[in-house]
Amino acid sequence: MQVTVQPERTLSPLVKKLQLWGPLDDAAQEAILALPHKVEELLPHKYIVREGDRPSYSCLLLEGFAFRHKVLVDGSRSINAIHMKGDMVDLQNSLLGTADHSVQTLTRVTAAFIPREAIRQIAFDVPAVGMAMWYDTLVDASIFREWIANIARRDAASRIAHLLCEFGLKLEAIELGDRLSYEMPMTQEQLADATGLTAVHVNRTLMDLENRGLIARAKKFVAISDWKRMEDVAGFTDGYLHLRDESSVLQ
Amino acid sequence: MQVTVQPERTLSPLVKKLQLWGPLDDAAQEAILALPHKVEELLPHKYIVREGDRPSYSCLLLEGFAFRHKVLVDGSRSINAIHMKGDMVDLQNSLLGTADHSVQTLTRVTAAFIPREAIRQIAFDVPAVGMAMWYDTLVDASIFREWIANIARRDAASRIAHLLCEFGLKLEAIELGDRLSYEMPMTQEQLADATGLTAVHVNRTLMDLENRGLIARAKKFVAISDWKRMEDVAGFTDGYLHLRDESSVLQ
DNA sequence: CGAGCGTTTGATCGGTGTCAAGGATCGTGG
DNA sequence: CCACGATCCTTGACACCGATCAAACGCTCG
Repeated sequence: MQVTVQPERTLSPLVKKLQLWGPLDDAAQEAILALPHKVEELLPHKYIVREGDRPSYSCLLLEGFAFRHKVLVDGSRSINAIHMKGDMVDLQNSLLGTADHSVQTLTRVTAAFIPREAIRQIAFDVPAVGMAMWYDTLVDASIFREWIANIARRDAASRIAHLLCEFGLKLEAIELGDRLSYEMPMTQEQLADATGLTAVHVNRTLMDLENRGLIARAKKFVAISDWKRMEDVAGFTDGYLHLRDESSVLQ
Repeated sequence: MQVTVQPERTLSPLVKKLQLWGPLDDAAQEAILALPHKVEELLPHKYIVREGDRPSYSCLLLEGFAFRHKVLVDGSRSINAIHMKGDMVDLQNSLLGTADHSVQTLTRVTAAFIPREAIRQIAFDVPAVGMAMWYDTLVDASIFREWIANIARRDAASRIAHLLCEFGLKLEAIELGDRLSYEMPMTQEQLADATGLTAVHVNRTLMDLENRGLIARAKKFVAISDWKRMEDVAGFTDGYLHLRDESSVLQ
């Protein structure tokens, strides 16, 4: 893969994402936009990183959706994160060295590949950027913790409702949609692997949520009829996403 | 709380822990040891941080064990990590600002409290330390991902066997024990909250593992009879702990 | 020695998994 | 634009793992 420096605004989704956690001054923004990178289009279901790889590039999503997952020895799959525009989809793998999980596209994706050495450099040359990226990985970890609680302690209806609330809020945060109505890019089997259920039970649970008047569905589109009731069913509170956290180190 | 600078080797467990991820030169080590901090003794079951707090100190474990957990709206509890000597137990909470989960002692604990501003400063003044701390939080995230898979896709016996393998390996990594035989500081109820089970079922499962000749138990002590068989039952592979990862950014 | 916590055991229930098959939708190529 | 195959969704019957409820037991530490 060839790396080219593109002085345009290609990487602006990253600037926007990192600014969710706190303002960045012009110098910091310019430094991000100036990162060397190479843009690629990827088809659905394509692997970005495979478990065991030693990626030397980090992948930034510019368009489309992707997910992280592990495959266990018995062949079952566990999805542990869904990613969207502006997410550094394998910062974790590329800095850690050997990938402990795979990353795969969900839809058609446009992605920028940035050399990991460039990430490391900008992190320390421009501390504000380094802190924002560190913060970003800490928020990812916070979401992992919430998923552990979701899968460990909630029943099927709550788990799925929770995932739908989270997805809507994340879309809204990056100004890509409305928490109350959006296109959900996952199949029921993928939802199952993200919630520790089976595809059959996800199907029944979605129909149940629909029958109870909590959601409406049409093709891949989901509409949440009553956000408050949905939050109640999900046991959802948005603190773990750390959107608008007034007391972070970044403020 | 009063902060005092102690030029001794009190913080050496942190140096040792961070060196799991790669060597640190003398200057970096000295900088860590010189961090301002205050040492405290804590009784078992005492809260170090509560969800919703805005901690301005990070807590480093010098002795004893602690765990992180969330309490859901229905009152159920989800434990998402166990911590031991050398772990920065609430780096995540203190940098994020508002704690999204609680941290509690498991046993009697000796801990050093370090101001978060000092953490932030050392991270950028001494990039090697900053990178090691970032790396450390990435390994935590990797462990969270494995726990998601553990709870989502393994049965009760595998989940518990997996937790026992992980605990033993972590003890061994910090030279505090032997993976094959150690004192497990958790009650069966805590094990249940860490594996998404109930205390009753943990009890039955432990007895089952014992009857199958996989483990032996006496009081709080656990002995793993056959590591290889235990790994098989657990579906355990140690890659996600990133001990001896030859291709990280730190090497 | 007693209280409290943690462990063990039994009986029963229920949520979710499994297996199997049919139906809908989508993407692709003719 | 239609045909066709593949993927995804839906439905039913049944099985089973782990939850629940209840009670007794045994440490351990004041």
